Amino acid sequence: MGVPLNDRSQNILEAIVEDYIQTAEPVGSRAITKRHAFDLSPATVRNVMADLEEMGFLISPHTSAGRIPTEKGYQYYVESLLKVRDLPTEFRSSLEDDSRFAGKSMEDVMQEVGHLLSGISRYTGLVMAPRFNSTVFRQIEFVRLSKGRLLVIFVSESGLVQNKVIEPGIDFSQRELESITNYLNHRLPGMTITQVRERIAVELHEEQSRLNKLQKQALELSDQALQGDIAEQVYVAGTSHMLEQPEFTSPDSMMKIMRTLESKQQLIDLLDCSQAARGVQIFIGSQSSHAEIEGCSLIAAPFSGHKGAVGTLGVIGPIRMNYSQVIPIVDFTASLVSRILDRES
Amino acid sequence: MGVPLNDRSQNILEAIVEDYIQTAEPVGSRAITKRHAFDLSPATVRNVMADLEEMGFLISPHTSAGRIPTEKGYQYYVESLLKVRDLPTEFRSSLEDDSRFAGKSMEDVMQEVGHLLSGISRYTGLVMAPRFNSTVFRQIEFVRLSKGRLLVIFVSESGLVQNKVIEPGIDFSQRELESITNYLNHRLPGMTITQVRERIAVELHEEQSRLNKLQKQALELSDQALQGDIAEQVYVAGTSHMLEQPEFTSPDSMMKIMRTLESKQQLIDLLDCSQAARGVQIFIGSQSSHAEIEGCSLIAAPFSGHKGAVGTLGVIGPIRMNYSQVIPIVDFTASLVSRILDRES
DNA sequence: TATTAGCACTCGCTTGTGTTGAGTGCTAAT
DNA sequence: ATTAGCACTCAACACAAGCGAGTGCTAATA
Repeated sequence: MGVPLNDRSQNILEAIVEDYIQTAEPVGSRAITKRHAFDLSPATVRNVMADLEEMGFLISPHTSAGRIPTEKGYQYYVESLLKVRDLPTEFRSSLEDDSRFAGKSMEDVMQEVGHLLSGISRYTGLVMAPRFNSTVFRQIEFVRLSKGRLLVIFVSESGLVQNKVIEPGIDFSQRELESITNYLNHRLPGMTITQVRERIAVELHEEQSRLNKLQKQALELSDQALQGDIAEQVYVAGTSHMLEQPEFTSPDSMMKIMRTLESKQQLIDLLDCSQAARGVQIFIGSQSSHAEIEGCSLIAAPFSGHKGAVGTLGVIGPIRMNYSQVIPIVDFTASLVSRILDRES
Repeated sequence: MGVPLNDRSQNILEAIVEDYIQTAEPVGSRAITKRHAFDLSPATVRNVMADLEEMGFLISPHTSAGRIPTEKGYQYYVESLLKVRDLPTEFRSSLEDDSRFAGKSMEDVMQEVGHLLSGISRYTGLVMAPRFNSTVFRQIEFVRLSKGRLLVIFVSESGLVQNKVIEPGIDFSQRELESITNYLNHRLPGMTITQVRERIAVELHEEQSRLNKLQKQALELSDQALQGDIAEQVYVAGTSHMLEQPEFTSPDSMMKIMRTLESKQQLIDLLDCSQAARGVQIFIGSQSSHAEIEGCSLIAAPFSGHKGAVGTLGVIGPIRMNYSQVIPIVDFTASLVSRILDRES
């Protein structure tokens, strides 16, 4: 990224970013020399700071205040200066405490994970469950609700459960449904939902003749059941932590941020980016693509069982976020959830 | 409630409450005579207002401001003065638009209802799904996840689906599970979950001898599956509307209210009160019992299918809430959801 | 007797004016 | 190359003055 910085400049930039992360106040030359025992006078630091400002790493809110990092400043800090700390053992053990997840459904686990993320990081935790279409089909069940109305329940290999209501033209008896269920559950497991859909389409159109009535009904029913995308599930926890941040004290910004965190769709878009990646990803400020969320950074990581169901989790907070603390939290949590997913299957 | 008010005082109180609901500003004597064509001078109105203040219906924030209603004032207004308006047809038709709920699972319906409530009322919408223990059992399914780990899925008569993970000591085969499922699904439907639990306990202890191995295993498994309370489900929508209210502009109160709305448990406690009641209930300010939520009122109503699954929905907003608008919204929505529940069964 | 006009009074809000102090940039000395 | 010294800037705070909406009281009016 452009001009390389010499050691002294790096140290000072690091000090400024870290001080600002802690205090949320513009940091001045004197403050730096005091807190970090560089053997430099404030005047020297001032000169360096002026350089850093010229290079675009810092900015002064006004003449007589200290300086704060720009987005570029944070980026440089995260890429080159940041020392990722180990996850404190207290958190580690709190996360590894399996009893927390015992007897819980997958949804409840996701929700709990969200709360853990937000509780430990003291920012807002996000968990996006694996997109159902990419999960591996395990089992389907039909429940007859009333004349012509059926409840369909899918279970994925990773233990995720989804259900919807359909109204096929025909009113199946419980007996018929059992046969259909049986047929489908012997034929479909092992494929992803998307694959299942394709397979059904093929069989219905090209192999019509070879099927008996029951088989045809079964396929038609599951075709209908799988139609329409199943909405992504996002779990958000600790939104109020956002309001605790000094950068969001103004009522306006509070409303703005809360509205964004309320819109599941925006969060899905946000998390979708990290879906494909591997490992922890960091989006600083406007880097977070569809930047509805000004002034925020996102630290996200995908998780997945070995059967391939891929979800994303992360922490969202102000740009002035404690990166060195949050990154290991997200990292560890993602691998934790991956382990849980594996265990289920 | 104490001294009855004469017509003129009532009219003026009504005018003050309504003006204040609209403007959120203390209303003065002059403002009243202008907006509502009483044939009175400001001076007369002032006298009446002084009386109303003495009786505890009004209060002045300070000497030279107008007056605002006290909780008692709102209560009197709601009980005696309020004319509940009809639900505007636009909302009515928007709510009755069934396509909105087509193909959705019960959870999705609840969530959608929450959004409707908040969208139409412009306050925060709450929906509490029927307590699972009180719903009527319809079907149970077991899915073998891995060695020793089972996914249990319950479906209630009203179409609600719940699932959890259990680890019985034994590792059942898929075949065994099918038999067990079959046995249970022929014996248990028609009872509430609570009744099912009692029945199982009885059979396991008192009729041990009469059961064969499979039956015993089946009962033990379902006993374990039903152990532990299943958490209430609450859906909250439109929390950011709360921040739009002028009474919550201060950062402190914003944080307070958001924290409360984030805590599902507090909301459950809140909504639980109206569980038993019939029809719309109104809790004004500190009336809302476990009053963690200062300055808020709750309008809630239970809904239920004819099979008895009872949930609660409502709208929460500032005490200065538009009661005449929100009450019919909640009323209508509750009956709408009841209808949907019935349809499912 | 009920109502109203008139008036002095209260008090929060806005506006304007210093004052303070942290922090800067520049220059000259080291 | 570094640093001490110094003039300068500017947000933030505090204080005072003035405004104005609204009140309560009193005396006049229907």
